[in-house]
Amino acid sequence: MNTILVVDDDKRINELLCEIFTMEGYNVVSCLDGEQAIKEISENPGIDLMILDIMMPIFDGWEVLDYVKAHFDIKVLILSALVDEQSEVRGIRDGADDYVFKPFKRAVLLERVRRLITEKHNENSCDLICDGLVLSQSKCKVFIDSEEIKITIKEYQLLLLLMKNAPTVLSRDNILSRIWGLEYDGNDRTIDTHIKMLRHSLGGYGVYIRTVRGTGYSFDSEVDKR
Amino acid sequence: MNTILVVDDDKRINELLCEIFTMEGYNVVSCLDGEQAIKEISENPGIDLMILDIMMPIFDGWEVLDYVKAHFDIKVLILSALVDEQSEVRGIRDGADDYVFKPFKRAVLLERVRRLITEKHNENSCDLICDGLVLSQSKCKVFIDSEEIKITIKEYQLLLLLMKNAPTVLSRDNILSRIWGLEYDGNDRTIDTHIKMLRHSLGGYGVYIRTVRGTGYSFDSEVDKR
DNA sequence: TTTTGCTTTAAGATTATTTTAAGAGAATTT
DNA sequence: AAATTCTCTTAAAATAATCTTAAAGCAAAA
Repeated sequence: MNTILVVDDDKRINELLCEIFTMEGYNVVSCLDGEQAIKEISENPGIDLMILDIMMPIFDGWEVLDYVKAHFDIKVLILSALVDEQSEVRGIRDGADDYVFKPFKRAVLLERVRRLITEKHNENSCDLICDGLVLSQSKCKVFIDSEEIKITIKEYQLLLLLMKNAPTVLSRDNILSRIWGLEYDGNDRTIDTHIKMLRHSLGGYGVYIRTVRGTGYSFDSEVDKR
Repeated sequence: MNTILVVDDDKRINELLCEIFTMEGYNVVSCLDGEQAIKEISENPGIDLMILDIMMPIFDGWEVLDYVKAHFDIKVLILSALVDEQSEVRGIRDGADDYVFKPFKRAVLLERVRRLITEKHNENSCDLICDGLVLSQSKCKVFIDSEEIKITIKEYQLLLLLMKNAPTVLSRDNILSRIWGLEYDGNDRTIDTHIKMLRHSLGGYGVYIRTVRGTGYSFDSEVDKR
């Protein structure tokens, strides 16, 4: 079942939202502030989508959005009273997946949520393809020119993360928290080793894993062949 | 004879439905709420199809749908007053096999039901074949090169689940809930033991059961021969 | 040239899976 | 109803795969 996290400091709206989604058959978790929200997400890996208010105490919605998008694979729908185009633009630019103004219509909200959930499911089951390189999420396999290649789970996760975010450069911190988890306190350099192994596994496609000195790594098919 | 379970809290509609299907020659069982429905299904293995209302007390239709689809091989036709596309889409996505709006036309409903019943019979009578390995659903038997092999029920269920979903990788959680049921709170590792036995039973075909370390298992005939 | 950061290597540590075995429980036979 | 057989579950030991660390070698930037 799909799980939605409702984050709003207004108790009445919070409850209303919970009721709406529960009635619609979603699994609902709720928080009254951003701090709690991040804690909840860190501890509950089942959350698919977050309904996020912007004006909140402690952390405001923007901060939560940033953090969540940098660390988790969760859809974020901003639900805000800020009726100005600027904020909406900012929301989308900063990684929100959708933006709905308060007061909202039940049907509209449900429809947008439904769309995002469907989107997420599709994203998580589709293949990622780049030239002769294919990563199949459902099979948990990687193919090069239709030939399966042997790859470990960490290499697979790394490649998946980099391909999903291509061509964005991801910092080691970012990679670490998304694959190893927030509580992991090991060595940065572990990533390097896995990158090295991944490049090796990818053979000729190894060059698609780009190093950005001082910053991190990215998946980049427009390799500079010089 | 085909058995239909009618689930609707409106007594008049419930009775009407029962009458329609009985007259048409189906075996009919009825329930007035979701809780009863799940109880009925758990105790009566002969049910082929469920006609399910969405708005009901105790468990609503969505919950019943989720539960039933995760645990039983039963076709579900949602019969709902919610005349909105949203719900229909959701119903189908969440595993319902068909969706009919109230008020319904007798002929339409019967036709849809007939189609689903036929579909079910086809699905459950077909053999799953992979090279010399044949799983016959109608016979509840597995053959290797036309020779029946001895296999326990759990091994059979495991093989069936994996073959039906091949080559998708299924997590232990997923396997557990689909074969053992959601309320089962035993050990993850039980699966491993059954996998081991299954591989043994399958002899040379044992290698078709793929382990995806840290993730789960899949049925994969394109074994990596390296 | 010096510094900084990345790559490579290899060995040790860790983790997940497989295997084994034994006991509980269910089903079947006597 | 008792005995027997079969299957499932659990636990623990063995094995295998993978991850992590650390150190040395390189390459790019300052």
